Amino acid sequence: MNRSAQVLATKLRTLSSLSAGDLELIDRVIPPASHYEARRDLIREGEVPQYVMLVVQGFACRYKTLRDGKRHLVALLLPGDCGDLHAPLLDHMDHGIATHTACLIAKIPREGVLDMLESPALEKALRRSTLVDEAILREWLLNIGQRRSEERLAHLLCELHHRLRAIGMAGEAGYDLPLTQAELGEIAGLSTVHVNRVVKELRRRELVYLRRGRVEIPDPRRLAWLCGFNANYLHQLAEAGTFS
Amino acid sequence: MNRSAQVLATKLRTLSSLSAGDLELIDRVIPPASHYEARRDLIREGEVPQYVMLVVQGFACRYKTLRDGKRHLVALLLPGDCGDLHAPLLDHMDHGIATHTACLIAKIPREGVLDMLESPALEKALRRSTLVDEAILREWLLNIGQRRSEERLAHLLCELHHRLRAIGMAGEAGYDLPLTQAELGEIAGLSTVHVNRVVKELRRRELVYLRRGRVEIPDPRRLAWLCGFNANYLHQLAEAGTFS
DNA sequence: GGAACGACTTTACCTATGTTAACGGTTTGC
DNA sequence: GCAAACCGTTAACATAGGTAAAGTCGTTCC
Repeated sequence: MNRSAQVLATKLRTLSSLSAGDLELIDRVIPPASHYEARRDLIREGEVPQYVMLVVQGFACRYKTLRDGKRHLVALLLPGDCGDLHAPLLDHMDHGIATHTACLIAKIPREGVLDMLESPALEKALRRSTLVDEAILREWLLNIGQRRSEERLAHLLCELHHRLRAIGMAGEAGYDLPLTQAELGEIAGLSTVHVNRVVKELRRRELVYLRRGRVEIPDPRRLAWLCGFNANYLHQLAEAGTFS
Repeated sequence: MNRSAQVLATKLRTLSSLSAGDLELIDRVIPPASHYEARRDLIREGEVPQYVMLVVQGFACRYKTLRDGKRHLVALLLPGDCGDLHAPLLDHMDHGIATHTACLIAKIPREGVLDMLESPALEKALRRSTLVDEAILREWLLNIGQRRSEERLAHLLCELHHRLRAIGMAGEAGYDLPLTQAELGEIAGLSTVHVNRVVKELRRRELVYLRRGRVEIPDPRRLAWLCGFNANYLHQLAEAGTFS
């Protein structure tokens, strides 16, 4: 099974169980990935989407830009995540997608997507995946709209912990996070300086140690409690390696 | 054609053109609506979705609640809007849906949705509709994350103007908006007091007159300019009665 | 017609967060 | 091996927006 297919399969398995046939189908349909450097646009706002992008390795993001150049990340795409299945239905993108770190990206042609949707189990997994993407958007909206900076960052770190654990990219108490503090700010709607203040405070309270692309969370449940994190909205299957 | 079907057809026509056959199909599939009073839960967080809700009349909303009771509206459902097509794929709701004003709501059974998805034109319209819902979520995230209170409210009012115009519920320069200032705050992530400050300022600058459930916008383009509003993300068909 | 209620207003005060600017440490490129 | 760039850190200061409380106005209900 090629690498791209494997990554997608891992992700989809966190949402629905797949048969051997499904795996073969994925393998047949997913093209090999190509390499992109960090901070490259994969598609810009206003352009016409042709493929469904699948992140095979690295972190990518969806972003929107304001007139004054301020940018806001509206989604993080982790390995196994992909763009909207039906994006090609729209005439133009209302946001951009860019790599964050260096990435491997597979471009799935529209027919490939349609083939996968033929399998009931795959259809279920793919549709659940888009529902979860939407649920994450809602949670981010709540996060920015109602929580104060400390809970806000904590919540984001909890979410990433869960999502990365589900795909085997995080341990019990930490994970690699290739995001600068400025970038965390672009997600959380905070200035770099303030992100730094919060990170410092979280460290002082021994809740999170964040440094050089690595996050350590000595007591995940304590952190989750602090920010009211509840993983329900990720709709992960119970087996998918989450801690309760 | 029954009322519920008509409202849905109006909405879907803003996204894709429909044939006579499509209209008949809608008419056959959409059940009559029932009446709900204002501020009633249609479905609560944690419950299992059974139907796809269609708002026929009135305003409804999606909301999420925090431990401390603070609520945040994560979507406004206007007449013709409906819940996620595939929501029944999820085990439980990660947010609630409630009426805002008194509403007429039609509950579309799952098979009805599947029937509609059989028609290519309807499928296109319905899928575009869910893509637009997601696009609105992203725009709201940007709105709250990056814009200051004045632009933020202005942007929200512009969006509602466009959405309501598309379904024939707004004129060139105004519309009825049955939301209190407190509720606008729950959408924009602002306190009631601050919403009031902003409303006052917008009035002083002759940009928006907001009073008793009615919004008057003397110069929509000036308002749109102020807050950088660009309707692209609504992906409305050109004919759908939007002002340029 | 008066009481009760809800929405809207305003004031005074407080604080979370933004802004600007500067400095030190690491990594990267030549 | 040095310079440049980038990132993280901190300080001083500015301000947008939150909170609490009270008053006004219009509507609804008896």
